[in-house]
Amino acid sequence: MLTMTAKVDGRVVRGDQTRRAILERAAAIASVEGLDGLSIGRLASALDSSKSGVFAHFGSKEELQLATVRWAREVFVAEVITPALRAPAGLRRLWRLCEAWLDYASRPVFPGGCFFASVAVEFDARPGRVRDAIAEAHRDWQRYLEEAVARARELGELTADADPRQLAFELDAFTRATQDALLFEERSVYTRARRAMLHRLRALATDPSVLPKSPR
Amino acid sequence: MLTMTAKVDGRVVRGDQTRRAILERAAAIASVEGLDGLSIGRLASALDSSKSGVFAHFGSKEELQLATVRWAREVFVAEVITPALRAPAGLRRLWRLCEAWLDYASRPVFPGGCFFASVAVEFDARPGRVRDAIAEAHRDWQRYLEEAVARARELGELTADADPRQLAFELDAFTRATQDALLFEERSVYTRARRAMLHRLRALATDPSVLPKSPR
DNA sequence: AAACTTTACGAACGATCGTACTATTAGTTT
DNA sequence: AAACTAATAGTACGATCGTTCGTAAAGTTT
Repeated sequence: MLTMTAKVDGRVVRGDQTRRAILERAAAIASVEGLDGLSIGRLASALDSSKSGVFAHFGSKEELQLATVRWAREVFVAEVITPALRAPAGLRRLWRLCEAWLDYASRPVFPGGCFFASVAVEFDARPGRVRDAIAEAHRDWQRYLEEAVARARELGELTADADPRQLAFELDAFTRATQDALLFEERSVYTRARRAMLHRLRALATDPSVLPKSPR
Repeated sequence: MLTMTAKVDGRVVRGDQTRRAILERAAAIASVEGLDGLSIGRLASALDSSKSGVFAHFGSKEELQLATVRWAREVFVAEVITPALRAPAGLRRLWRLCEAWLDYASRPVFPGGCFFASVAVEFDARPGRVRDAIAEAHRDWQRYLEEAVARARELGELTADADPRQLAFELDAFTRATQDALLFEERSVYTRARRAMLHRLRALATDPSVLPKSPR
C-alpha cells in the first residue's frame, strides 16, 4: 500500500502535478496582469515555492509563456468546445457554442476574463514565438466557429446567403466585447452579447424555433 | 527677431513642447507594449533624453500613465469624433463615425492599433486610478455612439425598434474585433467589420440609400 | 545497496525598474 | 544686474527582473 502510494506520488508524476499547478496559476495571473507582466518571482510566491524551483520546470520565461498558452488552450477546449459537442451538429450546436463561450467568460474560468482575449491584444503587435502561438490558437477557434456555421448551412438550418466567415467574425466580435464587463463591473454586457448573437442567428435560421426566445 | 524667437521658445513653451513630444511617444509605445510595460527608461532612450528628465515632467509613473490616457483621448477625438461632425446629424453622421473609426484604426494612428482597445484589456481587472481613467474614456465613447444612434432615430432615419444601447454595443463590438488585423497581419478584417456595420445599419435604416452600397 | 536522475531550494549575477536627490543651464521676474 | 524658477542631466538607492550555479533530498534503476 505504501509502495503504491510512493509509486503514484513518484518523481515523474509529482513533477507533472506541480507543473500543472504552476500553469494553472500562471494562466490565472496572466489573464489579469498579462503574459509579460507575469513574473516568475511573483508566480513562485503565489505558489509558496522558490523562484528557481518554478524556473527549473521551464528553462526560460518564453517557454513558461508558451506552456501557459498551451495550458489555457486545453482549458478552453474543455470549457467551451467539449460541452457544445453534446448538442446535435448544426444550428443547435452552433448556439451551444455561443452559450458555452458566454458561460466560460462570465463564470469566470480565468479571473481576468477570457485568457486569449487578454493576451491576444497584449501580443498582437510584438513578433515572436509567443505571439505566433496565441495567433494560432485564436485562429483555430475562429475556424472552428466558422465550420460550425458552415455545417449548420449544409444541414439547411441556416439560409444559403449566410457567409460562414463573415458570420463567425460577427459572433466572435460579440464575445470580445464582453471584456467590458470587467472594466465597467457590469454584468449586463453578457446579456447584451447574448441578445446580439441570438438576433443575428434568428435572422438567418430557416427554423428559428430551434433557438431560444429572443429576450432573456 | 531674436528676442521673439527666444520668447516663443521660452521656458514654459519649451516645457509644453517636450511634454507633448513625450506623451506622443508614450502613447505610441503603450499601444504596443502596454501602459504598464511602458518604462520610463525605455521612453527616455526613445526620445534621446535622460530618464530623470522625462520623469521630472510627471513626478510618478502613475501620473505619466494618466497623462498618456488624457493625451490619447485628445488624439481619438481629433481623429474620430471631429471628422464625423462634418456630416449632418443623424444616420449620415453615425455612419461617418463608423468609417472614421475604421480609418483611425487601420491607418494606423497608433502602431499597436487603437490605444484604448489595447489598454482597456490590460487594465480591466486591476483597480486603480489608471483603470478608472481608461474606463471613463471608453464609456464616453460608447455613450457618444449611443447618442448618435438615438439622434438618428429621433430624426426618423432609423426605425423605432432600434435600441440605441444595444446597437451601440454591436457597432463597438465590430470595432474591437479589428484588433485581429494586427495579430494575423490581415487587413481584410477591416472590410469585414465595415460590412458587418453596414449590414446592421441598412437593416434598421428607413432610407438605406443614405448609406453606401453593401459590398465594398 | 550503489549509482544515477530529477525535484526543489538558496544564493548570487548583471540588468533594469521607479524614484530621490543634487547640479547645471537657461529663461523669467524684479 | 540680481534673485528666482523651470528644464534637463547625472548619480545613486533599494527592489525586482530573468537567469545561472551548486547542493540537499527523494525517487528510480541496476
